[in-house]
Formats: sequence, C-alpha cells, structure tokens
Amino acid sequence: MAAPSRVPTSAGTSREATTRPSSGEDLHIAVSDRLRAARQRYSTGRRAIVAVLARTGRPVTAPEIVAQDDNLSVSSVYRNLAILEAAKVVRRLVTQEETARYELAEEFTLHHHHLVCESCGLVADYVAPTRLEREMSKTLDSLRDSTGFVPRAHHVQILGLCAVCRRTHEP
Amino acid sequence: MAAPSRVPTSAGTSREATTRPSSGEDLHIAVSDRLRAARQRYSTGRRAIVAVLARTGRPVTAPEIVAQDDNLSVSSVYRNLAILEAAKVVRRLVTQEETARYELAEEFTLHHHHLVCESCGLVADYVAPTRLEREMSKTLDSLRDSTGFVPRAHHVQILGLCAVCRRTHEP
DNA sequence: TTTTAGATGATAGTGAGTCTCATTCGCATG
DNA sequence: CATGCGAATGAGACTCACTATCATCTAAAA
Repeated sequence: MAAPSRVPTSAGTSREATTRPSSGEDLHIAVSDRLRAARQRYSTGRRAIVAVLARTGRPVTAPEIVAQDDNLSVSSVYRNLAILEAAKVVRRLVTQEETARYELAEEFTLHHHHLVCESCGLVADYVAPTRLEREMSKTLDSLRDSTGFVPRAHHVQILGLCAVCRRTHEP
Repeated sequence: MAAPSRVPTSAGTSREATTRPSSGEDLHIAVSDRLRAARQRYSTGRRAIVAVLARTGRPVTAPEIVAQDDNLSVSSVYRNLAILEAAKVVRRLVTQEETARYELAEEFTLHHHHLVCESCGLVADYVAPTRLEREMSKTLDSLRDSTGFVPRAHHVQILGLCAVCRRTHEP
C-alpha cells in the first residue's frame, strides 16, 4: 500500500487543530500524573513516545514511532504503548490498513473523528459539528435504554478521497 | 483475546435484522450478476463464501470462514474475499481486534453500523435512527463543500459492553 | 474433443505484534 | 556511598494473519 505519511493539511484540518494548548511541558506533567495514578513510572522511553505523538499531531503506527527515535526499541515501544493505553494516555485505533495507529487520548486533545483517504491511506483528524455530536449522544442514550448494550465510546470513520489524491490520481 | 464467536442477539439486534429478504437464491443471483459485471465468475468457492456470510448474519473473519467449510482453502478464501470486495459484494471491516472481518455489502443488507463489545469482542449489527443518519448526511455534504475531502462512505463503531458481559464479568 | 483462460490449493514468505529473559536503570533504604 | 530490589529495557525468537508463487485442475468456448 502507499505510504500514509503526509501532513494532513489537505483535508482542511490543520496540524494542531485537535491539540489543546497543553502541548508543551504541561502535557508531560499531565501524563506523568495519569501514569502515577496507574502506579506506573514516566520513564524516558514513555516520554519519548508521548513526545512523538504530540509532535506528529495525527495517528501514527508503532513502526513509525520506532523509526522516528533511534533510542526506542521495537519491544519497548509496543509494551509501553499498551501501558499508556491502559492508563488512558493514548488511544489505539485501526483503519482499513493493516497496521494499528496511536494518538494521544481525547483528554489531551479535542473529541474528534477521522477522515481516511482510500487512495493514499492518509488519516486526518476531524472535529464534527455540534449538531451531529448532539444527535449521536441522544442515539447512544436510547441505545442503552432499549438494549442491553452499554456504550462507552463512539468512533466515526469517514472514508473517501483526500484533496491531493482527488487531483492527482483518480478522476 | 476472548473468542468473538457468539450469536449477537444479546445486543438487541436479531440475527436477520440487517438482512434483506434476498437471503435465499435471490442473493446468489444478485451476486452472480454483480460478479459478471466485474468480469468475474461465480465459482463454487465464491458461492460457498457468500453462503457462509449470508448464513452467519454478522461480520466474520477469514479463519472463521475456512473453519466453517472443509472444502475451502486458506489461500482461495483470501483471494476470493479480495475479489468479492473489489466487486462490491462484500465489505471488509476492521475493529479493535487484530483480525479483519467481512460481511455482505450494504446493497444486500440494510445500511447499518456496529456495536463492538470491549470485553468479549462480539461485533453486532446496529441500524441507527433516521435522525442520526440525516444529520450525518448533512455533515458529509458540508465536509465536501468546505474541505477538499470527498466522502464516499461512513462507518460508526460504538464501543462498550454487551448485555452478556455486563452481567457476567465486570460490575 | 481440444483449447485456454481462469480458479484452485499446497507451500513458502512477509511483517506486525508478542513473549522471554538476561541485563540495566532508578529509586529507596542502611 | 553502597547496596538491594523491583521495574524498565532490548535483543531475538516466536506467532499468526495475510500474501505471493506456481503447478495443477476446471469449465466455458470453439
């Protein structure tokens, strides 16, 4: 498949659009607190992973993280991503491609969804209109009431063609 | 992870809820037409795969398909699933688990989304309220207009606890 | 019946993700 | 400062979903 490593400005969402001002040292302090609450240390390797996630500003794969920092080993990255996910610091998400992607948890960003380009694999953040989110909340409430399923989170993927591929490749 | 092979009645959606009356021989005729349009044959193996998908009524993995029919080989199942997907007969979807799942395309079912149980991995079909779908359509329209991204499809995953796991396991 | 394109399946290969375990780090004591 | 100890690390073996190869087989057309 094509390399999905491109800046997501094409989809109209700017790189920092979904990142709160807690981007700098505040982020690391907040993450540290959260890990301490989970009785986990904020080690150098974990800090490096969080730094990559914050710097990139869009979901990245584990191999990409390893490639971006020579000091990170494969096994440690996977182990620490699992720990960070359990501590609700990062969120693991899957798209149509074969590799899982990771991003900072929504506490450190805005509630958002994803645009997935079916041609190049680009994954861009997308903040949905309030009206849609409101309707989604109502739906989840009634789902809980009318069935036994207890919703905890929802995730919308919008598949299509990003602006670049639309011009470049297909009609 | 837990075995995700259980009947989805627990989530309030019955097994056939998302399958149109074209379940019987009509289904195979429609699929045959679609394959012919794609210049592909409706071979025995492909018919067997479609039969499994229609019979199961919820997304299944490739290994599950192989296990359900002794006459199917691994390589043929994967090859034919790819061909059926290209011909828009089946749809490939991914969840939080590591394995991809396949279901009949929406032309042969109703437009629906998925409830994913975070405890046992169950994936159940879910038909959303009209109001939500209407709001989603509006959102996609404005997305197309305001950004360069051209939406082609959307997919909602609702993560949570199914009725069974809610009673059995966690509080 | 012959031809031939397409379908099949055994098998080897790829790569993401996991497990193991010996080593090292970091923090807290004596 | 030294020592101890649990947690973190990383190299590498391993698992498994998925793909590529290729010889064989099937079935539609001539």
